[in-house]
Amino acid sequence: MSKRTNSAKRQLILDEAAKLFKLKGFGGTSMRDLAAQVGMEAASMYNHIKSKDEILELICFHISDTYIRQLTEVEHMQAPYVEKIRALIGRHIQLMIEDGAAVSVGNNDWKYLTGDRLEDFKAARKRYEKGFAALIEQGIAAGELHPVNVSVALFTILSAVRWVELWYRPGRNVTPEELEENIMTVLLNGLAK
Amino acid sequence: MSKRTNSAKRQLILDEAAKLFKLKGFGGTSMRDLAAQVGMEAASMYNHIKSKDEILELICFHISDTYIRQLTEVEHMQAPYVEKIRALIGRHIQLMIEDGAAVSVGNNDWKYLTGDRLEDFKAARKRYEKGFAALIEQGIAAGELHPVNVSVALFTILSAVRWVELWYRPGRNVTPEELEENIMTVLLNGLAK
DNA sequence: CCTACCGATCGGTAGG
DNA sequence: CCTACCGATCGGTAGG
Repeated sequence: MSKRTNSAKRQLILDEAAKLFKLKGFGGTSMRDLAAQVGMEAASMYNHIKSKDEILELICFHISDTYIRQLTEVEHMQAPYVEKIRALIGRHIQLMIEDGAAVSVGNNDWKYLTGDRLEDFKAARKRYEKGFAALIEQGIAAGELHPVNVSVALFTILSAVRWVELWYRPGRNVTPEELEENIMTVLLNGLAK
Repeated sequence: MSKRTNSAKRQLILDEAAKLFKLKGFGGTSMRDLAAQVGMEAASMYNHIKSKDEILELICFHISDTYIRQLTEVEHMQAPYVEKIRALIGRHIQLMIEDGAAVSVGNNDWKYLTGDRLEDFKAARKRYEKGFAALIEQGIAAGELHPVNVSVALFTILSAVRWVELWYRPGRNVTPEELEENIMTVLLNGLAK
């Protein structure tokens, strides 16, 4: 039971850290800020985590692992490329709605990772981008998509979806389904008639 | 001539600051880092600027002023709404290509503004968003655009375009024209055929 | 989990 | 534009 209590506190620290990093950035968040949020002294947190850097690593790799898993799932689907792309964008949006603070850290604060961990994170992102780009490329080759520059289309889509993490709150009068549907319309069918 | 020299140094400080803020964030950039980049001691910079906060303000409002000017230009154009939207997106992309570091600060570090200046900046952003939203709304009413949720479409477009500032370098084998054309295709015509 | 504290670094000022 | 320095705050440790 002590084990369970400890890991629950650890998780609390990670959750609160993600929220603060999103709000004030990694550099702008002090261990004293975080400790106050969690409800203990700064020194006490070191019984649950090794360092401020470790907190950042745990949040970032939780997110990159999830993205890679989503990509692998979609790669194994049997469906037209448009549907695979739709499914991947959908999972992407879903994760932002469910875990927006951590996604924000993975989008903005990953650059404060150091050494091997920084390289590992960049490699994971590259793997995701390559996999996504391959879906677009194959979709064009199959005649399902407009023949656009693949890199430009890829980054336009990945970027387009990022505002959700900044904007979405349960209080908005847009349901997650409406949100997803409207984003898909703009990206896949275009805004113009 | 002393006036010209001083203001040139001041501009150099602002330019280097924008680059460093983009790279390491406002909180992660020290006045000593910046001084080293500019080629003087930290204390000496205070002959050209009042404070670290003032540097942030000057960069942020330079960008928000430019955005507002672009919006006003487009609002006065005589053209179909699709073309107005196309023109506004184009100006947006252009600014990122020309002044990517400052745009990055306006996108990411504005939240470190304080007091009235923070409120002013938020108001400018709101004004821009409202103006852009109005173009989409009128475009839908005129039957030129798909009847999407206006807020969702607006943020999808503004967000979609943001990766340019992170990704574009003169070395890429994509010309600014190609870049603009491909982004417009995805956003206005959609990726799917 | 806390008190007490370390050396390092921060933004900024005094004085020249 | 520099040297010298201020008080405040940083991430983290010792010891209990």
